[in-house]
Amino acid sequence: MPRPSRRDHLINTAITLFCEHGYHATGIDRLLSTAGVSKKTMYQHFRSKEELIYAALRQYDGVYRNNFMKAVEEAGSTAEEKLLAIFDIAEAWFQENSFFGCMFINAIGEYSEESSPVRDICKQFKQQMWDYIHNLTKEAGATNSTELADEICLLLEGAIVTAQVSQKAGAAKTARKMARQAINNALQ
Amino acid sequence: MPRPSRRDHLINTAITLFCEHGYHATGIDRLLSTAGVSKKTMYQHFRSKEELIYAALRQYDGVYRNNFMKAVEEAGSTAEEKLLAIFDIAEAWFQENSFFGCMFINAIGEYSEESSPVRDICKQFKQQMWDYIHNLTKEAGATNSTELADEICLLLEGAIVTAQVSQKAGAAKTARKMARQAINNALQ
DNA sequence: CACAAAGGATACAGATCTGTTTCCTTTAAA
DNA sequence: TTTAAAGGAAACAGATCTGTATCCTTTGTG
Repeated sequence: MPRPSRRDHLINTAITLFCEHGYHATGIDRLLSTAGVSKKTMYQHFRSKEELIYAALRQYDGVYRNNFMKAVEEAGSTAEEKLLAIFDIAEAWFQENSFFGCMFINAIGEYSEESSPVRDICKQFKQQMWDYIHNLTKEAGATNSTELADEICLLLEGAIVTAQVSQKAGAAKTARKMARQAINNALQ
Repeated sequence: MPRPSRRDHLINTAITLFCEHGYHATGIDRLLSTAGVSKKTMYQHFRSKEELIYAALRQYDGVYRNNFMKAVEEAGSTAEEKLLAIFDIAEAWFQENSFFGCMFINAIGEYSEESSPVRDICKQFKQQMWDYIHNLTKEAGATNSTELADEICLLLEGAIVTAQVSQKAGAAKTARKMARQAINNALQ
């Protein structure tokens, strides 16, 4: 395992700080001293802080979604089980010390302009999560697979925000129970 | 109708700008020029920007919740109808041009520190919304009124975020359908 | 009118932010 | 060992931010 490139290391540090403190509140100096990388090096890899934000969001998109899907695949054998496992995996995520909600939801809160690339990156991420879940609902044989995918995605968003803001330990379980019901309705 | 005090006018302007652009990204100068109020006056009413943020969140808490409850009460006669009306009112909210998600969710994204007063204000708001909804689920005669309140709240959060980030027009309807189901289950 | 309070406009101080540049050290390859 | 590339440390420039102070205008009241 070679140690990550400075570029990746910067992106990983950025993800951590952006998640915990937000985007505007995370200054370049703080980020660099945390990463142990000099300004010169950073600006060789990224044109600006904005570019670093985009890179962090895209990196998180790829890695997070990949890990999430892998965990889901391992947690269930049938599509139906996998759909429910989503909420078990979410529950474990919520319990991490480093849980500060969804990086993309938080990003939209700071960059709502329709013209901002942030909006597209976030929307794309959610769309790809939806596509993955939609594949599962199709595989499960749901009568209306797009509707069920909408429902599962909405429940997941609700659980994330409830765990983040209200800090309710049972948020994932609440969502899971409703997902169970929604799946039953769609499979009957 | 007397015109609002400068203090209220400042708070209202702050709410608008914080919602649209976020908290760190909204500078005092921009806020003051938007409100048409001088710096001197602002710092007579608020010790710091932080204090203005707290005041804006608290004001939004009071007014928004009040308007929301009033709209719900008017939209339905029975508790069951009122619970469903929540999502109709949400749908109208999502369609406003000035919809940028939930002010409190966005605030937590920028102020996650456990020690920040922002966290308490946001948590309190969500708690009071839950209390209101819980009263409705009790009134509706739900077998497990707290569980149903958890579910309705989670669906509402999910709808808000889905409308904000994924910009899906049907988010409120998706949540409403699941709320219908959850209510039926709790009333049987 | 006279006068006091309130507020606007603006300059200012000090901190912080992004991004550039300079100088020196480390490192790796020839 | 020599040399070239890469990176760290830090100074620096310019912009922007919060918060204070100054000066002048408006406004309402006796």
